[in-house]
Amino acid sequence: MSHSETVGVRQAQKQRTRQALLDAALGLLEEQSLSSMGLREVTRAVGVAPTAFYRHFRDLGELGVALVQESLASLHATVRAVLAEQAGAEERIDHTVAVVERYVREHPAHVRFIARERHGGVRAVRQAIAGELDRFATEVAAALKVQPVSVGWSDEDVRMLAELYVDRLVMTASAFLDVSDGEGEDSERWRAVARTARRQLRLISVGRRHWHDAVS
Amino acid sequence: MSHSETVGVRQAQKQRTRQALLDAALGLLEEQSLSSMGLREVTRAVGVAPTAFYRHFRDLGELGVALVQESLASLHATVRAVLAEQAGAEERIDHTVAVVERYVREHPAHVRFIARERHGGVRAVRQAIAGELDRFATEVAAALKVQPVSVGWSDEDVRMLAELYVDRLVMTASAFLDVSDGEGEDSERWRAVARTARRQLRLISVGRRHWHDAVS
DNA sequence: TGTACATCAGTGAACGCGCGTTCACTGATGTAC
DNA sequence: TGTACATCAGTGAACGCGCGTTCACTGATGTAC
Repeated sequence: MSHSETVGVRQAQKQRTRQALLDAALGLLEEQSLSSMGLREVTRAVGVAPTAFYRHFRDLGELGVALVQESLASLHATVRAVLAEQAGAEERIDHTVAVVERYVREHPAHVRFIARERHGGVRAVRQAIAGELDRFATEVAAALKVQPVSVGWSDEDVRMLAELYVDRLVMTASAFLDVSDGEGEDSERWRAVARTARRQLRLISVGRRHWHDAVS
Repeated sequence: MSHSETVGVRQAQKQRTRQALLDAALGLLEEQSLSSMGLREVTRAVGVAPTAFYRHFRDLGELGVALVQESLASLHATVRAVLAEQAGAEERIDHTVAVVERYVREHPAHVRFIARERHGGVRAVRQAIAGELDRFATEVAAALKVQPVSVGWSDEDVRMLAELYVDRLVMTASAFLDVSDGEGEDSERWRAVARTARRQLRLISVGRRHWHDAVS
């Protein structure tokens, strides 16, 4: 049975080791930055020989780039769903903040990794994150453009607005993270961050609706 | 002549060495992050023995905290001056962006350091930066509060707005930086960043003026 | 002003340690017939 | 199904290297009288 329906025991095991390296690295990166993490630290955490690392990645930068994909893929998909909704501005804002909130709760290490390495010491990783956020902004821009409020907006201004929103989402995620590792279960501060995030998005939304009154 | 008018040769020399360590570290941090930089790297760059480091700082984290003060002090002062201006919204936005622009041109390494270590791997430095930005937001909030547009605004909402502005300034500085080390003299892209920054601040300003139409 | 003693910024040798990378290897999985 | 050979993920020893930190030191600066 050498069908290609099963990937093969060997390849499956290789994937498992690769994923173990990614998971271990993500864990270690909660406490340090990519450029200070050691290759041997990662392999030690997984329980393989240091040299096994080279069967999967050329160096830690390459592993970092893989983590960028993993980190942003799921958030990307979820936010896209919210963008596609036919809903009022208020409702869309509430959903967006709720989605970000859930994402931070479920994937705190991924969020921390992105926040930390977005301006971190490894060029390849910075570029990968910038690329992803750029694609993200492009999608947001496309979604904003088809909304009735955007009639009369230049592409440049829609793009400007999209970047404003994307930056806000990243800052909001980062604010949730700060709260979550500040104290254990301070749901008071957590809800305050959500409230502030909603108001900030709302203020931007108000600015958007009255943009042409002001500019023209 | 043991007047206290002169600091003393010994103390003056100590200050000079300390500053040399800070300068060398800031230079090295253009290419890497604080947690991956070595103590010996810094002393080597200055031209002193590794052990001399301990006469000035307990460890690299303490040096990092000193760099935070140095990095934010001048920007802080300049932006404060803009905030104090009695001017129209448009004019204040233009000045603010111009000030940030100049700051990035004159102190690129300081800006990079703050952007990188804001979410970096050294807790003490993260906290120092968060503390400074918090004080910054408090000042911005105070300045916003006395403006006529803020009549009827709760303190919480003024604070929310202030944080929105401060985050914007940091993101703008970071965007200027990305352009400046992307290419050598691409003044086209540089001006595009300034344009986008002004428009984003303007949009927030519009939102602010119409906030109460929308919320109440 | 001169002398005797105290301070302390910077030195240089020494330490043990973990790092990234190389290399030839092993043995289970895969493939051809 | 069985056999003979190829592939290749993971191994383990070995390497040279730069790291952070300790310690007793030196010699210029500071201070007391």
